[in-house]
Amino acid sequence: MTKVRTRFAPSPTGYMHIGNLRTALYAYLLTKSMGGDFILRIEDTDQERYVEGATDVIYNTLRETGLLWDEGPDIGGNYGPYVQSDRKGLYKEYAEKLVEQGKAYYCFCDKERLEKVRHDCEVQKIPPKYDRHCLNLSKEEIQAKIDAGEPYVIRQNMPQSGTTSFEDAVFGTITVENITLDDQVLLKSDGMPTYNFANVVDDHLMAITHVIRGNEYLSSTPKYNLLYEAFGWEIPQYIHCSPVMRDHTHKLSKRDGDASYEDFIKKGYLKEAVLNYIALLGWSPQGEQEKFTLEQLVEAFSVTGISKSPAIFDEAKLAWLNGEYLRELTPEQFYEKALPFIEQAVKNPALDKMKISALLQKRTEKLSDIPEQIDFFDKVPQYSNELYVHKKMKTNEENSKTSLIALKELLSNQEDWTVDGIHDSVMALVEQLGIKNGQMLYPLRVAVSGKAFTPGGGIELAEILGKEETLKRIDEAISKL
RNA sequence: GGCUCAUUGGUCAAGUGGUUAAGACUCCGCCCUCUCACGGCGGCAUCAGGGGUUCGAAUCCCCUAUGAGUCACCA
Repeated sequence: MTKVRTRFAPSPTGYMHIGNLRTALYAYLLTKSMGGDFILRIEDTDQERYVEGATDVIYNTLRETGLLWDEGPDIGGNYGPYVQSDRKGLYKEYAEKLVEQGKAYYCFCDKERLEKVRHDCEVQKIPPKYDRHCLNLSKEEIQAKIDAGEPYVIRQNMPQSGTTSFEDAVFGTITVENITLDDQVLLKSDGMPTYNFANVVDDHLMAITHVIRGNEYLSSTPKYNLLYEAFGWEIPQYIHCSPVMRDHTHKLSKRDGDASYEDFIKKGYLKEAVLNYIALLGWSPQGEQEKFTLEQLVEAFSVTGISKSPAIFDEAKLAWLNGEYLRELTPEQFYEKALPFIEQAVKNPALDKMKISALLQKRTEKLSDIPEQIDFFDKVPQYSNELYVHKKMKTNEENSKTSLIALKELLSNQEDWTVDGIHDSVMALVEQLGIKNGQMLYPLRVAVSGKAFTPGGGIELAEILGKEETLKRIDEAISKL
């Protein structure tokens, strides 16, 4: 049995779209689940779109997420080079082979003529198709034009009758009428192949066994099969994936500003969560497990779980999953990730950020939510005394004031400024006064934070703020009431 | 417009002729609790519509609707 080989073949746009990353993930999972190799190939045949540093984005994202490739531009392999522009010379040879067989032909039509042809089609309301104007040029005519230095392309000569079918692992058998196929350009006038040609040549030369890609290629796949057949090459297994959507009618796109892997990391999502979530978008495992490490995904993955219909990206679920990952971190690990976000809101160096971090861990879904939760540590925000009115706590402005006055008295004599120490003293006071816990603790929270809900309870906040600051805040609160 | 494809709750989805149509997220309620969150328990809500085939259809067939992809010297 031949070794399974899949490839991820992005074009360097400087940006890792979440849908692209999912395709890479599936390709990786498929091949690793069958003990195969994962190949990275850069498709840069459109030099007009070349972006400096774009390949680094691809390398970094793949490396960060653990989708390590076995062969690629940077590490080489037995089937290189792995950058299409470095393979330029080789496509022409194959295109010419096709011309010899009559499966392709030279075309000298310029842009103006092609536009006119297209325009005419539109007017007649028929699907735009090249009119095969150059199909029957004689050898002499062709040679004369080439000698004269006329630019040319090589087009695929599509059969004009019959049908072409192919098998897709997720969509099943798809059949099209050959007559609907356009004579697509294989080799551009600059000598570069089109994607349509390069992907076939390269997939064959690189011994790719399974082609995983977006389903925007579904409708051109018959053309690729015709190419494979013309060359007598073995056709790979096709696995086309439906797109990741923003909503029912729109794909998740760059313009939405949150379609790239980078965007999500910036927002404070963990790479494990992003990867785990996108794995589940359009694929479902056998059992009921939803949380997977990359290794577990490799174990669980199967193409039969890939769904045909487009999936809408649901950030709420990503956030939930991210929260799950955050909660299972050790306090130290969480602290390390949370610190930059804590520091956005807390500048006071006297405050113990590790303690703040501990309060946040169970209350954070994405790290970027942190600053807003703790914006009261440096300075109590403006708040209305109505905050003291809490039905369930049975508090109002009056009894809150009474509680705070008693609390002030108590805490100014408090020696042991630890959560336990404060807790014991306060509880003793509560008992002595014969009130509910909440009637003492809720006013404390408000006085100390200016908020109705906070990460941690009033006592925990007081401990972090320190005795002096706590008393100061209680004082201010009393005078406000 | 032609061609290709898709359609199970708000979202991701299981399901392949006989099920009370899983599960997760969201939302709501209760419990826990000094708030919020976590955790626990419970709840709302789905087979796009219409025809067939069949004893029986979410599952098979046809039509309709809606949506997507494609129709470049982009990938």
